[in-house]
Amino acid sequence: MVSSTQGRISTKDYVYLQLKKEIVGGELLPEAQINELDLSKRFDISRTPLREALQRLEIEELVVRLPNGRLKISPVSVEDARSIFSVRSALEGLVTKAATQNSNERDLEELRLLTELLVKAANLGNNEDVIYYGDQIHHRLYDMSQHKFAVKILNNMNDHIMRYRRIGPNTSHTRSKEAAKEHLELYETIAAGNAEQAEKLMQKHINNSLDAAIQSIEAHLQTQNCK
Amino acid sequence: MVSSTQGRISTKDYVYLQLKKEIVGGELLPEAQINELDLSKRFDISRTPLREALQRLEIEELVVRLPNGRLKISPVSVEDARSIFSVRSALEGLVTKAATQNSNERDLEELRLLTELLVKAANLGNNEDVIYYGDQIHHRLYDMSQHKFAVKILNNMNDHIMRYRRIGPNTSHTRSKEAAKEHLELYETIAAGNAEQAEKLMQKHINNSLDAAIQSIEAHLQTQNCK
DNA sequence: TCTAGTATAACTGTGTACAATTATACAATT
DNA sequence: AATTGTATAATTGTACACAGTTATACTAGA
Repeated sequence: MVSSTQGRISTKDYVYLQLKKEIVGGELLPEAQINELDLSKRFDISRTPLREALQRLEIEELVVRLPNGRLKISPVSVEDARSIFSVRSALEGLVTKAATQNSNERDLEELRLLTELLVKAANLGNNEDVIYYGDQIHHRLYDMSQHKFAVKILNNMNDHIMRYRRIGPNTSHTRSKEAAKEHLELYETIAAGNAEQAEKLMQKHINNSLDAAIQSIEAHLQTQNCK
Repeated sequence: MVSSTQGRISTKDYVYLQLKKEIVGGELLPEAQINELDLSKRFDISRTPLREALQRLEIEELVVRLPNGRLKISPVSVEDARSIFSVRSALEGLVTKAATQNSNERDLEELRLLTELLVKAANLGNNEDVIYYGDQIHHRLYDMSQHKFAVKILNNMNDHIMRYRRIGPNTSHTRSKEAAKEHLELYETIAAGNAEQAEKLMQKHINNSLDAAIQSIEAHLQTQNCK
């Protein structure tokens, strides 16, 4: 392993991103024990940068420290999900309001296109694409809002929420159709420049997706108990 | 330096808390360069736990990493303040709404007492006490809300906001009187169980304190430019 | 005096070693 | 069989060393 400060990504950051991907992707399951030595061997690095990567995951609550100093992948719970969705709802509302106020024609055209693609995907029953274009739209709104701190928090909340999607069984009964309808109405409200209304619609849109997360979490906890 | 996992606080955490106190307290000023070796000598520890403390401060944006890998105390800006206050406003609203919904008689009695003390302090012109009891009230609402994630974020936002207070000149023209009036109205609304209204009042309350922060920041930036 | 180039120093990123703590396995006792 | 005590192993927390990179100071040339 060589070091470098410019250009190349640091070992610590690479390992952080990789581990986050595995946690969010559901490969590393909740409650799984973490062993620093094993992990450092796996990545072929020393414990020093590994520990820094783990600490970041701990601060972001994807990993928790036990009283004895050991780490494990954070457990999931319905209470946490409610708390996370509440934060996300509030901040997505904030961001959407600001994005609406800041929007220019170019932004609106991009949103229009993405919304159109999302609606088409929903009509075709292509749930993967609905999620993809949904994320694209949210990220466009993040950029437009220029709310640096809110966006940073939202990205973290979204990691947790993505994990909820992945740990549960692949229930295909997503709510693509409703989501598409909500996004269409949202776009029209943003394009009309109605910031307050856009904020409310976004909050509702987020709250409507909480149930799916709860179901996924409960299904996961169920399978864990049966083991 | 001895290590211990239980009971005693870890070196890393101690240094993290100490540095945070100095940054938030305005002793370590924005833009100040950080030297790992010097700091490790000052605390009489090795660079390893120091770096972990610094990394946490970096994630919390109290410290920023330059392209060359060096660290400095985060600069302050009006734009950041606006972004932080937006987040705080949204989440304090969320938390206040939940606290109102969850409140029991004991909670309300505590809030009533704290509000009374705050109002008295404001009438006496004791600005320090107004800030103290204000923080107490906010933290009671945090506890009542049971919104783990929102509270964690709020604590971080409050660190930044506290710093804005400290870096500027000690302008005594605080808005204690208005703040007291707002808190009184807020308490009555919470006690009446009107969660939606309490949310709105809290959001306004936070937004009303933004101006003072901006003035403090601009005063600080002014003094820095003159040097 | 200014610029370019170079040697040196300072600093960060990472690997390794060791100390302190916690967990585990096993024997002895009831 | 259950429990307690003890030796051992595993694991984390911290210090330290070194490599690679960036900054600095100094010299030479125009």
